[in-house]
Amino acid sequence: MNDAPVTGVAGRPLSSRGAKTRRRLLEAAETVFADLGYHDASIVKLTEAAGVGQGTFYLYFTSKKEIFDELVLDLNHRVRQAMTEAASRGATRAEREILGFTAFFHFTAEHPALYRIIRQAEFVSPEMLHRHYERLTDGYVAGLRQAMEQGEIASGDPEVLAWALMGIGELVGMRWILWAEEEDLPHEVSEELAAIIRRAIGAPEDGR
Amino acid sequence: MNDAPVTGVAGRPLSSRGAKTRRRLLEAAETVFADLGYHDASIVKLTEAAGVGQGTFYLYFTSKKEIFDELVLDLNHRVRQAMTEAASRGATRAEREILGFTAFFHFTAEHPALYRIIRQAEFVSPEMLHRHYERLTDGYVAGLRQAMEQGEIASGDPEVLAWALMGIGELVGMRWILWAEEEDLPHEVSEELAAIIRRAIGAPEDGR
Amino acid sequence: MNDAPVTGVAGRPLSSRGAKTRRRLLEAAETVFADLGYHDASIVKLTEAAGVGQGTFYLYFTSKKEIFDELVLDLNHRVRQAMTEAASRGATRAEREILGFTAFFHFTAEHPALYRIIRQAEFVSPEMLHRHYERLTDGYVAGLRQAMEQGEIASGDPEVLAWALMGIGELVGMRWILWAEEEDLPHEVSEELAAIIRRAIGAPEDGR
Amino acid sequence: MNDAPVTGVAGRPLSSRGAKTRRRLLEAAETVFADLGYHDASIVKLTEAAGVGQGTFYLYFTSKKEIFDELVLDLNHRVRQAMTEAASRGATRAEREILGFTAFFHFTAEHPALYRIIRQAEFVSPEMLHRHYERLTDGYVAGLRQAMEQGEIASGDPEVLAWALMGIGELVGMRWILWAEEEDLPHEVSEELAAIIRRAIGAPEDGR
DNA sequence: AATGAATGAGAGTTCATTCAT
DNA sequence: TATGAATGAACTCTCATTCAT
Repeated sequence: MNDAPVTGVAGRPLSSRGAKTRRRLLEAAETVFADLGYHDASIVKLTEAAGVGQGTFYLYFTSKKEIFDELVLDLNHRVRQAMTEAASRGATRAEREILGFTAFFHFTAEHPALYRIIRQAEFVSPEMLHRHYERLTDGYVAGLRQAMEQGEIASGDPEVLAWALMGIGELVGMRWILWAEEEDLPHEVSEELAAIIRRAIGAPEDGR
Repeated sequence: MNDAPVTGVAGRPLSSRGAKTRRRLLEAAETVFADLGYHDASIVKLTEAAGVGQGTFYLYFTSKKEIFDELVLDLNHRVRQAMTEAASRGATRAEREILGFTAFFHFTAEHPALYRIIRQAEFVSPEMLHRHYERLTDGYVAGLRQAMEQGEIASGDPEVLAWALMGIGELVGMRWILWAEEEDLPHEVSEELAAIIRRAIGAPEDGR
Repeated sequence: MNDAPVTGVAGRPLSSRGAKTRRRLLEAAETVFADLGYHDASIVKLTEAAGVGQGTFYLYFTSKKEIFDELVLDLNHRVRQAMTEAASRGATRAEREILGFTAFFHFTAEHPALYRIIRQAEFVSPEMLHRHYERLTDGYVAGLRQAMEQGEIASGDPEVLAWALMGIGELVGMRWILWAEEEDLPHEVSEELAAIIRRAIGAPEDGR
Repeated sequence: MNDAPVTGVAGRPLSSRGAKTRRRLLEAAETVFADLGYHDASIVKLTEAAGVGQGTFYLYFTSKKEIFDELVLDLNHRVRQAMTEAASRGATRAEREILGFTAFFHFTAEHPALYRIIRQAEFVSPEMLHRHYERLTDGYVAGLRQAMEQGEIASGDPEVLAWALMGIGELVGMRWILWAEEEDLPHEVSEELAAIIRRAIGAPEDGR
């Protein structure tokens, strides 16, 4: 799930049994936080969903907020991985952006928790929200800057462009995936969106 | 604040003193919800901020959620008004979009509550969240469709474009206004953004 | 309703308009207390039922408990009056008891509030509960003692007998009038009951 | 206390420690409800009397009303048991009735809560009130019917007789036990009452 | 005489967290 | 490692009562 070395509270190293329990809690948290929201997701519900006792929770996390933070980190890690992987299959830089974008939608369709958790983070854990968005833009920025330098896309401040792209992804995904409860973006929307993005970044029309 | 006829609970009409108290509660709610978030904003804190007794709250709102909904409605009303007003000063349709956009940033800079409240609505009041975004896009869609028909911007599905624009506004605003606590978008960002949007909608470069 | 001189708070004498308002409050109280119970009957509900403003209540009663007490007194007065009146039409003493008893059922059928209010008085106003039962038994005791002295009924302690009779009236009335929501005791029950009472007091079978 | 299998909320089975806590709460409830009345008996007072924390209450009962209902059931169970047991020692049926009756007074003298709780149930929990009285009469009715069939007491509708007897027990007990705070019915009252009841049911004078 | 806006104490209930087992 | 009983602070909401109009 996450390749950082996981530990129990107070940095206590984990037995394999312990690691499994921790992972079950984190998986349960993804579902429960996404379905109920942070505040309505009580520790009891969390532990029930994970099939462990209440007290067990505090063997792996020091607080409710901690597991939330962990979850944000985890989802962030996974979505970026999915995006980089997809992007790596693109020939041109502009194409890579589109592929990364598409991967983002695929991911959020499979993990609606990403949206729902991020949108709560504003008040639950602002510092994690910042980290999440920053890490996400950092990935974009690097790619965009190179593309600009190579003249593949319109030149400008890559950071502003990165945030603009992220915004598009967030709201279009929310509208057509989360609300419509679709498995993925409808084909026409996807096409339309690709055109918009290509224009926004200033890539040639056929640069797919 | 809102031109709908306001009433107390059970549709009871309001005396002028009552109307004033109600307005004070609503104003306090804007600040308190924005600063603390829905869940940490207790009724006690709300009423303290408004300078009234706890019980007074329930003379005007039936529940904590009700005042939240009211606030969403109210902010939605005001931001749309600000946008339409600004847009009406534009000569071409493309220019109007840009002006509306700029007004959006001005408004959110003055009312950070808009962002902060909307981003909580996902779990607090999903139905109000939908209404908010739909009303906002409806405004965009109408303008964009006309601009498309007149050939002023690239043709396509105006709804997708509208959501894309809203997403850009939301995330760029969050990054440069909310986080930076600036009074408005920095000039360079604003310039950069205008360029991106002009490209995204397919307006001529000088079509300002 | 009650022939004691009625006053507002602090013994202030009442104008005819005031007396009318007071009476409307007392009438509303009978219904509201009986339907909702003392604790769920708020002053707002009381005044709404009476068609007056909230504040008006405190012009006539110093507290919620006071109007309750007043109501107990009033009902007690009326039920005793109904019983004495009916009893006065009996030829023998034993017959009078039966007639008084019957009147009691008639009254409670028309004023279910009597039961419902009395049964709450235990905790709301124990002192009024005592007064109510004592006044009621006093009436019985006097009649029973005379009947005993004249050898019309079995001799014994009239007080015990009086309480026994009241108990019968209370529970039989509760069962067949209040719960069944009948207008009066069903005929068979009434017959059966008369037989039981005649035996209990030791009156001759045909001593109707 | 009650031989039904007791559980925590949601039917969760109870550990022995849990069962003990639950019992302590029920015992505290008997005292507190009887002394203060349902409405003045707050959860805080209840749990303080039981020597547990507030939150603990909700581990065993879902609401204040639930523990009240449980208590009514429990007291009903115990009073009926005490009555049947006592009655079983009687030789004739009429004698059994008298013995059951006496047991009833003994019980209420030791558990004044029975009266005080029952008399509140009218508004707190009407359904439990009905159950209580019905179960109590059912016991009487069976015994009375048999006695009638065997010609030991006057024949008639056993149900009406049962309610009449219950009424006598309730009010006489209230008057001489609850109000006088005696340990039991004074001897003279007891004698007098036995005579009244024997007459009421139509048993031979010497049928003791 | 009549009003109803305002109040705050106190109600029932929830839940993150602790700890003895 | 795992458990779940226990806790109490904090929550939302109600209502008898006051008082300026």
